[in-house]
Amino acid sequence: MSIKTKKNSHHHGHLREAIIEAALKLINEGGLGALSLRKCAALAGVSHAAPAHHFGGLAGILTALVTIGFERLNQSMAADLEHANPNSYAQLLAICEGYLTFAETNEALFELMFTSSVPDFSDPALQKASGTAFEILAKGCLPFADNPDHLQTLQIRIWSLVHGFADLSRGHRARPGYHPIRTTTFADVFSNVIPNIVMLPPENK
Amino acid sequence: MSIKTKKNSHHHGHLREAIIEAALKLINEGGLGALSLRKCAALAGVSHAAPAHHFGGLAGILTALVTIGFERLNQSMAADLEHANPNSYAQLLAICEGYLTFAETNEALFELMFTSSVPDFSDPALQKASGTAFEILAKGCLPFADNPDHLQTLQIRIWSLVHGFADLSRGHRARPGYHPIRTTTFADVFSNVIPNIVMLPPENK
DNA sequence: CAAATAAACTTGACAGTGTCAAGATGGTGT
DNA sequence: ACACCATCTTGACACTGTCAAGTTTATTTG
Repeated sequence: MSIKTKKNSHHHGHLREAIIEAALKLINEGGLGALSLRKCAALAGVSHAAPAHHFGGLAGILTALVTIGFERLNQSMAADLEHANPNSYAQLLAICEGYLTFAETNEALFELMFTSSVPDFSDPALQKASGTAFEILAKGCLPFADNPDHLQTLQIRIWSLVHGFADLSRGHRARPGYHPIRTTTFADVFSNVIPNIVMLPPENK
Repeated sequence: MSIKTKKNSHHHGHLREAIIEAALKLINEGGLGALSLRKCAALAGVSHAAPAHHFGGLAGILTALVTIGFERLNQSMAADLEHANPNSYAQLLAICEGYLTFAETNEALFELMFTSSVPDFSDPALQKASGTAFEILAKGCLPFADNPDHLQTLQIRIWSLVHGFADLSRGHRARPGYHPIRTTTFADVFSNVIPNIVMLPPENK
């Protein structure tokens, strides 16, 4: 069951993967606060200073975790898109549902991705992964935009909507016994009442 | 310049306020990571263990900070609402602008309010403050809803939209040289293109 | 094949963190 | 004058990330 492959050796072999695995286990079981370099090292069966050699420090591990997070987010969106009806509305909604599924399933990772300022967001691998996420969303928005400017505005609107919904669904910030977000489906939020606002006459400026 | 009022005394007098003041200064200048009990104590001119006596521990201070954050958020929304044109659309938009202004002006506080799981969100004062925030938003949505169900959906839609926009505007998660969110005004996101989505024919289910 | 070099990891130390127990101090009420 | 008690201090503890120096193993080089 041990992650270590070569025993009695100063060379672990797959230490980088083992440490990431340990880090994921820690944050899944105890949240972001349960993550520490030394616990990762202990779980991987190495000395307390070993992780720094591969990741440069705590920030390096967090950067790697965030990158994995975006890759999983992309997989989740792509998976829901795969099973969606072939109309543009259902497909964009499916992408959003994939986003929400990821946020619910990987709470600590989601918090780390969109919250912490410690990871290095200029890291190439991270930029590629997060860029892919943006592209998936952009592609889903494409059928609804009639020009590039509107496309960008639309992307940001949809991204803001689904991200805000996901973020507000976390934690226990609502009043006791009154959790409106938990009891509201995103499909409703996504459609329905919006025309009531948008269709208003401009009135006076 | 010292916050302390009574010198050479074991009784500080306004230690609670002094510690909060120190904590706000720390997170404003150095972000959430710069906050520590001991630095707060040092700034307030007391021993390292003094804060725990008033707040029970670090979580207590964070809870107090989050409460202050919601109070400031409420003030910001109310202020923008005050100066808005007296039509419902402009007023709801103004509330959102107040939300965004707060998020930009109090970055660390915003992060703490909607991110951390350490503060105690069941604290009565905190619940009152966050409840008020929800009510302000609800009141702004009221003119646009034709029944209670739609009102709740609408509230959550608007809250998700503005919160997501605020949260994504933080940090540097976009690609280098490509920060779509920074260059997109919320007013555009708020209105405009949405009918393109909503007005779509249902197609096949 | 042997020696030099580089990489992987260990060991030990350091300053910083939150928390707790025990003690000192000073105001308050009896 | 006395007791009480909240307030704050002091000292200790385990834990954290980081760094420098040493040890071991693999790889490359002559």
